Amino acid sequence: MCFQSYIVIMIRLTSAEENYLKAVYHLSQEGKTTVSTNDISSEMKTKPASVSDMLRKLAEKEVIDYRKYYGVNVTENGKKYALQIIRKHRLWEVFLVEKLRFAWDEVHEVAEELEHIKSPILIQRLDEYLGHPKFDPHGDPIPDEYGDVKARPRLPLNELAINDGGQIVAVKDSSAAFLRYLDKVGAYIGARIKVLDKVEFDGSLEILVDNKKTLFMSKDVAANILVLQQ
Amino acid sequence: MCFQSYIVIMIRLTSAEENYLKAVYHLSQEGKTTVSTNDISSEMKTKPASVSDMLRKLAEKEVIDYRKYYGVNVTENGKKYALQIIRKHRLWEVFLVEKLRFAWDEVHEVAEELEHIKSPILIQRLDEYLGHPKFDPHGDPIPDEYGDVKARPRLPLNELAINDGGQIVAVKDSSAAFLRYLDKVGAYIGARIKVLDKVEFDGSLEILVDNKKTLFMSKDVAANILVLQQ
DNA sequence: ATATTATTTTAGCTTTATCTAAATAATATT
DNA sequence: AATATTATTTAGATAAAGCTAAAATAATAT
Ligand SMILES: [Mn+2]
Ligand SMILES: [Mn+2]
Ligand SMILES: [Mn+2]
Ligand SMILES: [Mn+2]
Repeated sequence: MCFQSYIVIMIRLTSAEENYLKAVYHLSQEGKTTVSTNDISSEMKTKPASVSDMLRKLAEKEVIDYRKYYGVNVTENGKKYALQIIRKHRLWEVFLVEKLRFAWDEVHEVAEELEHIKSPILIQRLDEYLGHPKFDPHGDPIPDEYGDVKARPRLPLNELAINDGGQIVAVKDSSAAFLRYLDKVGAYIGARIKVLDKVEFDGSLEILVDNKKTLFMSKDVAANILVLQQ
Repeated sequence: MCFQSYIVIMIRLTSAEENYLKAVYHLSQEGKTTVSTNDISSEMKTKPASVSDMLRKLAEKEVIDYRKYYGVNVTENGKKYALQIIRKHRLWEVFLVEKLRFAWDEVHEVAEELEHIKSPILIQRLDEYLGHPKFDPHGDPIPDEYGDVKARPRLPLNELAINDGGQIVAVKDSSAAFLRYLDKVGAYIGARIKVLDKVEFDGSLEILVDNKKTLFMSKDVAANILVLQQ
């Protein structure tokens, strides 16, 4: 006899609530556990007043803990819910790139809409159809149906020392502008790189890509490229 | 030198407005050109008061002609817009059945959400990916990007005479209940059929399917099966 | 021609998600 | 410690999409 475990999330959020929860979750992953109203406001491009309103609703639905004036924390339920939205977002991104030949800089906005389609069977079948991918086109890990994430250790490229090498596994910034820049210079997920030189003065780097091409980049660019050191 | 023609629809409707427009368009295709508030109300499962409100908005955006108390007509712009939503709905249905192994009775609700995703490139690529299908899983024609529809002549099965034959090309009712019933008895799009007998009393029929199986069905069922007579 | 019924619209209310402006709490500076 | 600044919340508005109840209009039946 075999007991199967199910994730039952009885909470039902609107698309707007889902977007806010995702933002809070992402902000909470960047170091500090408690997220401020203003942080959320700039992330969501809405006014702080709107954020306060929304936080009340999210606290009501128990996906965040909210202490007025002191910021918010995502609850366990909230984390599970957020990870399911992230799962859907990233699976759709894979679909768009792998099946519909979208470029990696074209998928974010569309996935931002697709992630809100409510159909458990849809996402399960999509996952199957895509062959259970573990990473999205930007190298971000895709949580499984239970919310478990296989994280790869990764490091901003600017933190490598001269002669350190590795492989590009993700980008921190997924904006179209940045991704198109990477396309242009020939940096891509999976590329093998080695730091040839680092300029003391401004932190810019000289990088060898795939043992073929050398490439100069500013510290700011390098900080948004994540590598698996080898 | 070559001039390309574009369809430029500058109108932007909300999802709710799109759903109403589609309903008005579908009702206007069923015979009478002018559609009443009550018809729309029962189609949309909303109250007539809500319909009146919405009609004002749709008239404002010039997708319908609206004479208070006398019903509505879809404008040329409205037809083009409606056909684009229908195109998206049916392409997504094909995707769900062909690629994600959905049953034909499981696709409608999800497509009802997917059809509102706004991305011209998405739908163009999806169409390409699916091989420019001409019909959806229920046999309904898929309008092309200009709104042109390749209509097949089709006839309700109950209107065939004894010994008439043909091929099932579509269903009029796409409800899960009806489709599952057809699955059970083995009627499917593409099946070759022949009318073996018609009962005078209640209009029920005896049908030969694929020269193999005989099948009895009520007039009501037959009226919802559309055939291409041969 | 008028009265009755059915249909449709209007008026006014609710919820969600946004905003601006005003109030208040927390933090920083003298 | 008092005051100034910044962050956050509250109050009050608006727009979308629905509702109910009441009023208006059209269709029909007498
Ligand atoms: Mn989103
Ligand atoms: Mn991504
Ligand atoms: Mn819809
Ligand atoms: Mn269909």
